[in-house]
Amino acid sequence: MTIQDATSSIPSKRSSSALSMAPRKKVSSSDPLVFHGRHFGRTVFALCNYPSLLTNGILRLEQMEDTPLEDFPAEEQREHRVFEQLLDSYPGLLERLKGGSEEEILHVGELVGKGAAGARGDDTKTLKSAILDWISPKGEAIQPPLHRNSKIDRGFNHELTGSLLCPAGLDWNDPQTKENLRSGEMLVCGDQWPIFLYAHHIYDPEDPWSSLLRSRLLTCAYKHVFTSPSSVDKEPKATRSGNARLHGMNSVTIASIAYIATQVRFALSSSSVFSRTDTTTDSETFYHSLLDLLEDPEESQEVDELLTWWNRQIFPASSAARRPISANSALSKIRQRRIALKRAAVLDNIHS
DNA sequence: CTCCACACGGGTGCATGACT
DNA sequence: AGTCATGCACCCGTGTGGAG
Repeated sequence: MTIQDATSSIPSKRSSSALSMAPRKKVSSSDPLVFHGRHFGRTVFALCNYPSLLTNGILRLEQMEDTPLEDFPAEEQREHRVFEQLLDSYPGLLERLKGGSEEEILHVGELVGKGAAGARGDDTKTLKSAILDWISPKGEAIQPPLHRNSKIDRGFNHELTGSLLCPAGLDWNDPQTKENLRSGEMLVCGDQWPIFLYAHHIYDPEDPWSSLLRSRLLTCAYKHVFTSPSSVDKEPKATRSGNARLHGMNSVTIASIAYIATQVRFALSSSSVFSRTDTTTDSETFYHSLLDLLEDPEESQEVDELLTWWNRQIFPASSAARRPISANSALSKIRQRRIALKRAAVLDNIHS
């Protein structure tokens, strides 16, 4: 399915409403860019300010005439790769930015950002309740009970969510550790990964890759978001298309795994508001720390194996014939070349 | 105070399988 | 073939709390 196919099916029920004489362009929800932003946030990059991503991206293209991308700070390099992926994933976007004013660039960023934020909010909302079904002991109720619509008792306040959120390498069963985590005396940062990331919640310090990002909790949440809520624990009752199909997605992405892990971590926590800048939940650091590992070229073999494993879990029908795209593959070379050509086109425009 | 980002309840229309 | 029921993604309005 192409982008055009996907976006042409967006309901246009509100397209005729309220495009009034606002001084600034209205961020219309029915714009295909919002729809695209939903998927882009879930699968490529979730936590960023899209208007500045675009302005910085255009600006950086100009700077890159003198300074190669490798000389920029790591954070900017990542932002730029996201920028290029956005250009690459939406036909016509480059031309739109080329021909657009500064305000138009900001407007495009707002549309994409609105989609990404909307999808994220919808996901946190539905996962908040659904996650309790996945962490309950088989056939039993959670003791003491956890509320579906309140998170106040979650996090380290509860035995079950506490044990799942306990950083790998620490022993939740140690009373002193437990007390320190509960009281907040021991502060958990985003780069201290919780044990729920590991299959069967077992971390092996001798082989840290062995079960990382292979837990059932993660695959449940992934299916809930990407295939459909009903596909999690039973044969999916074939109904309306799920997100993956709606967006023509037939393999997992690195960022989508990090996104789901971040959502699960937040759902288990006691925080009621998802905020990038919130230092206690530290979701942004967590998300970035996962991306740091998964995008590291030195880890590409393990990451390829991980993606193969994930594709078998999520897309069993189509994963047999597919090999993961490694960092050095021919396809990636082709992409790099295409991006270079686009960059040249943008520079042309800036200078003309 | 305003502004902003977010949570949350609830509504809408679409796609699909089941049924007549 | 037509109709119905249901699961689903998406969207809106409103309330809230934090930052400036």
